[in-house]
Amino acid sequence: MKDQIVISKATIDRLPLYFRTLRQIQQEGVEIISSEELGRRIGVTPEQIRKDLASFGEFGKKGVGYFVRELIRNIGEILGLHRNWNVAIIGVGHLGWALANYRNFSSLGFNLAAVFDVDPARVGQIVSGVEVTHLDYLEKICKERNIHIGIITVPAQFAQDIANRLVASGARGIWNFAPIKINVPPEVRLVSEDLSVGLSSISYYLSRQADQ
Amino acid sequence: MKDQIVISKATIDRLPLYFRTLRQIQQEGVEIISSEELGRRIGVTPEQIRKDLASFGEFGKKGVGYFVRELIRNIGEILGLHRNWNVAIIGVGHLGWALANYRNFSSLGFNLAAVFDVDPARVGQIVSGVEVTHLDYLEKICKERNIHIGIITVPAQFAQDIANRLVASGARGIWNFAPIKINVPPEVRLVSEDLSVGLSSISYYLSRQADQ
DNA sequence: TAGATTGTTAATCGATTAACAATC
DNA sequence: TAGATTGTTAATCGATTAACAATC
Repeated sequence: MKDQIVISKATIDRLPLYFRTLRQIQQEGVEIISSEELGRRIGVTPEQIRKDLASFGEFGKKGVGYFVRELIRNIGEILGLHRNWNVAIIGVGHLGWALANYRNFSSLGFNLAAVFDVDPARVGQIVSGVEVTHLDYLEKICKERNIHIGIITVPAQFAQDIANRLVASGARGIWNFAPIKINVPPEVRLVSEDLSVGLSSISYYLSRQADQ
Repeated sequence: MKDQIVISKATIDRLPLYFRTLRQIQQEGVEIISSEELGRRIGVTPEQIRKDLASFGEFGKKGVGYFVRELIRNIGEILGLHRNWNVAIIGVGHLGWALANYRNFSSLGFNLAAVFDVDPARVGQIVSGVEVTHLDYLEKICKERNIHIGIITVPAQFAQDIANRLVASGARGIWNFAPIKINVPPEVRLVSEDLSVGLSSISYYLSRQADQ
């Protein structure tokens, strides 16, 4: 990795897209790909791809392109996907259940290691191979199973408390789906997903069209 | 609305956040709020909020702040949430099922009007009050029920075909959860949600921390 | 060698932040 | 009136696009 270069957040967010598409391309038996062709597949300009990748090193061969297998390995390592992060899901409602069963996560190298809920009807059930534990044991289980990342899918009013407890139990990353702002210490990485944004923005643009 | 001002995509994406938070604030009985206080609640600078809102009109009162009820109505209208969009979900896997049952959407004014799947075991079942129809009838049902927006939660390899069929049946917006790039005509609004981005970016930053 | 394609620097574009006049 | 807070303009920052030298 280079020293002085500042890597933009936008670049980091495109890497998973590159990674996913390159794996599809590899499945198709392609061994070498140009930024031009990759860009076409992803819907990003070739310049963007070259610039993004160049901020981490020289992965391509001039006049040739990128070796697919090699580039997948490199991007995977940049993203830290080889580290086998242990993940916990808190809240087995519809969304928590869907995320627990989302195949893409395991294929990216994330390991579902714990699932929590307060509902006695859910505790003890098996979700995607993991037994649901009562929320009361969150601290104990998270420490025992060395949970790195917590996925919060509880109602908004409980989200902050869960985040606090996760952090206190050693979690260093939080992926929040509760529709509320939560606060964590600066050393903890927080990503909040807001599912109402996508649909609302579609509504916005459709309204404009209709006005014309 | 003003004439010359170009509204940034980033602004549009923050509006749902403002809307949601203002409704929470209204619930708490607050009638007037300053950009300062609203910013603190949302985690955005007051200048950002003022600038975002000002691109649509003068909603505040100098020296006073914003009237919560009025601002909610205004943002709702900007986002077109009063238009009662008819929404269809295609693919009742874990994620489709979760989205169908996501309460926030109906509270935003979206009306789940159709649900499709290919699995005979699912066809005929009731999901969030709507009977699952076989995918074969997509065109017929979408036209009959005047579907404005299609939510795609089918496996990647089927996503493009579903998008084509939705567009041909009159859908003007597509919300895609399949992990693949899909193409639609320019007049159709497409938003793609990529759930692997959030988790991967957490992984990236945790890896960096660990390296230090 | 000639053609192709990367990596990198410079130019442009867009979004955020700062500052402050207007005004409630 | 004095204090508070908006709306708006200017300055800064960050990200994308364009251009091209380097080199396989």
